[in-house]
Amino acid sequence: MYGVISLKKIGRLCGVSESTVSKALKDHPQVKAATRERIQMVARKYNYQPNAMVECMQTGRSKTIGIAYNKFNDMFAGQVMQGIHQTLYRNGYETLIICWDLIVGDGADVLNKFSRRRVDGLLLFPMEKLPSPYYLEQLQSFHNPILMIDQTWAGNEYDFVGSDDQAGAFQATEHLIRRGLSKIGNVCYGAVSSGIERRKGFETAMSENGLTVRQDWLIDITDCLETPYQKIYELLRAEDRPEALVCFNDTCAFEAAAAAYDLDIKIPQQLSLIGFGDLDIASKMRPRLTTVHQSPELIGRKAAQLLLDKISRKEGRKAGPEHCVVPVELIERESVR
Amino acid sequence: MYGVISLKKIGRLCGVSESTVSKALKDHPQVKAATRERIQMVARKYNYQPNAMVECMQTGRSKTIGIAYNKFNDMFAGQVMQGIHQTLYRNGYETLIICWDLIVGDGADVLNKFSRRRVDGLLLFPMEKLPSPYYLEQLQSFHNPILMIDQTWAGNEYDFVGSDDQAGAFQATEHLIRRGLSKIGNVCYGAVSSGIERRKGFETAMSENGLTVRQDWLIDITDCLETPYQKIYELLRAEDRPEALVCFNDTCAFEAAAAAYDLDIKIPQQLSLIGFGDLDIASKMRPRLTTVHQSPELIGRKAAQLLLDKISRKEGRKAGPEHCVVPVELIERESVR
DNA sequence: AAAAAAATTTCAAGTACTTGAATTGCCCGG
DNA sequence: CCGGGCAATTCAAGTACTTGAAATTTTTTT
Repeated sequence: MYGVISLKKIGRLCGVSESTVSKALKDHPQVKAATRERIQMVARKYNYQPNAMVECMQTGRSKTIGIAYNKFNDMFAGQVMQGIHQTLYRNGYETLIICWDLIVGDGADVLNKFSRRRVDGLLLFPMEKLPSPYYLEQLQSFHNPILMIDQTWAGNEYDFVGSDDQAGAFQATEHLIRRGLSKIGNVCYGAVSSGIERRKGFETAMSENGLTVRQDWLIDITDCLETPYQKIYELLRAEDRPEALVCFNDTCAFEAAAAAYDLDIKIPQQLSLIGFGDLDIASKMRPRLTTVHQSPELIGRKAAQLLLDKISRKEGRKAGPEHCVVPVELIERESVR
Repeated sequence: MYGVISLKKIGRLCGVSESTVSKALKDHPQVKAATRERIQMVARKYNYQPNAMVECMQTGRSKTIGIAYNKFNDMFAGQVMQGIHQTLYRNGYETLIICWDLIVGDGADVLNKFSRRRVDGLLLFPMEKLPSPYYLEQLQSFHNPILMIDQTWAGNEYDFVGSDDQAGAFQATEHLIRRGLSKIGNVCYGAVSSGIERRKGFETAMSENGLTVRQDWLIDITDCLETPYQKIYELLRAEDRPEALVCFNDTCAFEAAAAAYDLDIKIPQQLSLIGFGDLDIASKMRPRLTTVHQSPELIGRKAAQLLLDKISRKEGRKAGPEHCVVPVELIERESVR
């Protein structure tokens, strides 16, 4: 950076060596008071800021966490991010964010970018496509702590923080059933592990209550072009339509509400709706949305803290993965009969 | 970072000096083919990734842009971010994001953080409070290009990219007036420059059409605790209420719609609503929201491109600021009578 | 005034890498 | 058998900074 002053330049201006400057700025007792004052004055005048790269090279610590993110216009992930940044900022860490959906190559390219910047740890948001074998291999050989946010799978050997998706969807579905509803559809999302878990929760609740899941009342957002609106509209237009929908998230539920409005189907009288997430929109929409409350900021804070703990303990991944499941809670509002 | 291999280590493994390794990895013709193969094989085996910090120290370029952001759960800013990252990613740049609302100290601390990381340029989102004189002074003496996003002011000497806020609010207000509405209120936001501009646009349209602005029909979000819902509710509950509201953004309009619903006021029959932004929510809510369309991704891309141009031209800020005003467009939907 | 002691400053090496210059090793001709 | 010419390799300095050791300057003591 041009114009940023270095110890060498301060030394030249003060007529001393750069090591004297270094010591003077650290209030080292070896430096004469008069010299120290002179040096500190010049440093203040030119607003000296030490080069963070150098510290990284010397300590081997970049004080930077790599975050693989999906896109910035996702409210849930945004709130998780807010929690992450809160904790990292307070611990003097900075972040390097790379968007999954911008990269042209393999996920492995992202890992290499993180390596080149020498990040001290990795927070991985779910990528919305299948990981390549090469990516998984690279992930294995990554030398620093890795933590998965909101995604896990059977035998996952990485640290993980996320919501109890299965329990949430289970509770939501049971809530509908206890209210006497049985014709229940599901808007799910098969491209991410949290979506798969929520679908499992839905199916478990149905079968445990002796209800069969109708395949034609199942919509997977993955199959939708832009938004699930069209598919939901078609589902609700049919004579033989569900009387309740368990939705993958609040945004889906909002789309469903729009489709119902367009078909003149009243909520909750003719259609009950349950969302997932409890984003702002859930309590702001009318009728207010019954939904499963998640704690995205808490997830972010916990994820960051867990990663920082691992980094400071330097234990690598030998100790076995830590899985932190944040509980969810059903919030009853007005969208269920 | 532990386990990340250096040129020195590869050199030791291959029995050559680190400069030979450096040249071999660059396919330098001075290196014997057999040696080159041997070195490249070891480098691949250990997945050698050059240390980005070193390149920064040598070239004086960090290939990093500092971004001062507000919070991650803001849809509009999120889409601008997406545009920024698209352009920066394609040009091989990375970002260092710091949140205004997390910092404990002065805005100047943020600038110093950016300086320490030696960012090549700065993209500044609006901070939602008054900048301190010290911050403005530090900004002046910042040695690299600075670009303001979505905020400008009279005599602004920095580059700027943002929407034509005044024109947008003017159009929105005139649209209401042309539809025969005259009892018009305004939900504004005085803490950011775009809010001030939109309010100006509203007032200009009112006065140019011979209408007086009623101060008791003006709500400033800055004065609201959490959301403007409560204030809007009280405004609409009054006997003598406006028949139309020009809202600072779509989120406000959505809140207004909720308040109207709760008071059994029909939109658009009894209350016309205009938003600003044309976020997803505008076209998804029912009735669909008439709003002023902005192009956040375009703003982001333009901002990043303009900044990169300045960086590569190395011209500093002598040439005078470039102000790029992105046009807006009124989208007529169903929330206006 | 010279030596000893104390105070202050500079040196040097290390972090990772680049690159032109210097050096080494090797084959061949005289 | 030794120097020219060439290929292949290493050296050295520079980027910014830290830190213990060494060197220098200043002060004190005899």
